[in-house]
Amino acid sequence: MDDHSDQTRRPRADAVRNRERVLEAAKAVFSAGGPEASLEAVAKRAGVGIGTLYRHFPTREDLFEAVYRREVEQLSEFAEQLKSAKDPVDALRRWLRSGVEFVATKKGMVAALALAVQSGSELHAFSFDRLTKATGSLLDRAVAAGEMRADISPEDLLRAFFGMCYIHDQPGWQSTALRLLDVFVDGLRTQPASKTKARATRPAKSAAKRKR
Amino acid sequence: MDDHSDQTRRPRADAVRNRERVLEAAKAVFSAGGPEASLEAVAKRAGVGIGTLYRHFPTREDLFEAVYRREVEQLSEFAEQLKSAKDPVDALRRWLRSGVEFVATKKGMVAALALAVQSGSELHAFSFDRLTKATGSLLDRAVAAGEMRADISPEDLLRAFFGMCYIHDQPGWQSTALRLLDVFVDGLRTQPASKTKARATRPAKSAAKRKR
DNA sequence: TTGTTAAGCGGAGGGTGCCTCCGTATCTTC
DNA sequence: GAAGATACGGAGGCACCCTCCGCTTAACAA
Repeated sequence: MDDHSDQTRRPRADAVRNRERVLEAAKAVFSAGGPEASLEAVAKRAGVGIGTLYRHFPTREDLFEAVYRREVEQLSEFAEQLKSAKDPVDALRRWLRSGVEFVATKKGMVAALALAVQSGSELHAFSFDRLTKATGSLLDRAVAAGEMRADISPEDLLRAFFGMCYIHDQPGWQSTALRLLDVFVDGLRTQPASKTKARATRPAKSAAKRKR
Repeated sequence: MDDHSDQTRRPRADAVRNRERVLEAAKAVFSAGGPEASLEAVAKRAGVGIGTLYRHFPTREDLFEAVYRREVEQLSEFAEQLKSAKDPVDALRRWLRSGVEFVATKKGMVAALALAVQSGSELHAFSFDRLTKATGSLLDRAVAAGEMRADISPEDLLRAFFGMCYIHDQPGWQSTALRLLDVFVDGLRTQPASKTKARATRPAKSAAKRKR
């Protein structure tokens, strides 16, 4: 019934399922334990044998890359969803905020990504491209609506985003990053402020106390 | 003869020597093989037992940190030497260039540093502080001589430096970084250019073509 | 010098994780 | 239902991690 024109068999159902399970487990394990986490732990968590894991992902990097790709993809899809939101500025803001959360929950993975970015060029190119497009589509919408200045490229925005997430140590980094992003988004607006919607977090009044 | 007032013994000569050897070996091994390199390989190269290595540096991080500290220190000392050079602008330029070389030869270590910087705060603070001071002293001299603008902080300069070295993939990155640095130093000058000395690499004539 | 002793040395060995290999189990197709 | 392709699991060999302890050696005292 389900034709598969070329003479390749349909992939086995259990293989597909196991691959999925491994990815899911790897995401959890890497997030918690960083890139050094034991692959045997991944297999165990996925409920498959270590051999199965290795068949699907011959090297640690393969597995890692697959997990990473999917994460980036999901983040991009979220941007897609946000495009149907009413307020384009708010949509962009929420997209950036979700990015912070992404970085926050993937603590371990982020360190690994730093490595991946250094070495693997193709993967880096792919993800950067993908995220740039996602950011760009939201940014463009806000610009088209006349709500944001037009002289900032998606790349700039992304770089700014990464820069603001580059604190990664202090306990409060997350709220700091969110605040900085809010400020930044405010700075991108053409209209002074507070026209569309009040922000969730008030600008910290202790901001003047910054270390230097 | 050699008094050591408090009741601690003088450290044993062989301990000192071995510690030194391990550091030397670790520098080589880490540089070549990255942060994952086998500690047993380090011990072997140092010509000591694995136990000796672990006594001196109980964890991989301890060893790594020691190596890193020393490298930073050496780089700083080089800055110190450069302070006695005649041309302050040229001195700064050479310091930055040596930084590129540092990054280039320590390929493996650099990736490791990225990790170290993420996690260890004290080490990061130390090295950043140290490098900032070194950069600052050279920068100040050039500013005092009236050869450079005064509104750039050492931190800014360092950040710019790291940014330019952040390419790390393309085969030609090193020469690119050097060129960018030259341009940057030119930009820092108060006098148009070519007054003190011709640069080794000519400023790329396509510089006007910048993306934005 | 020589003796005493704290400090240092090396590497065996137990533990963990990596990855390969192959007999067995299961799915797809006919 | 049978045949054949495909996937599964985990034992096993290997490398590395790190600890532990008996032996060695340098520092100090006499």
